[in-house]
Amino acid sequence: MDEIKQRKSQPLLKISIVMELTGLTARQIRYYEDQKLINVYRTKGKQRLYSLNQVDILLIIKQHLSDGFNIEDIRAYFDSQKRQKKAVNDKQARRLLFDEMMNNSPFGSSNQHY
DNA sequence: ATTCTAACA
DNA sequence: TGTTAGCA
Repeated sequence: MDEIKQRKSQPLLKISIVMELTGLTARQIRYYEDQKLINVYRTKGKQRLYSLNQVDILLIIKQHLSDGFNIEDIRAYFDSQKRQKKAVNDKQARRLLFDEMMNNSPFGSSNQHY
């Protein structure tokens, strides 16, 4: 994973900041966590810390709810989205393996140091 | 001062 | 979902 994705998924923001960023109440933010829409990092003192990616997710949840969807709908939506990403990753993995077998990997075969 | 859990006039 | 009590 590249540095940018790593940083965007870094748990840094306490709930008060997330409240301002999303316009949601602390009650709502914790409730969506309870409903398994997000899994939140906890410090040793049990304090919640959110990543920038999770702020995005919360904004999406907020929008979908205002669009008339319920918690179950959104959970199913995220699940299917997760499946699709996994399918894409598997497809890319198969292609990478295939390329290597055909001695055609993106790393090239002409400059191998052995 | 801020966050957390649990519970409900 | 709001709100509040009692704790960390």
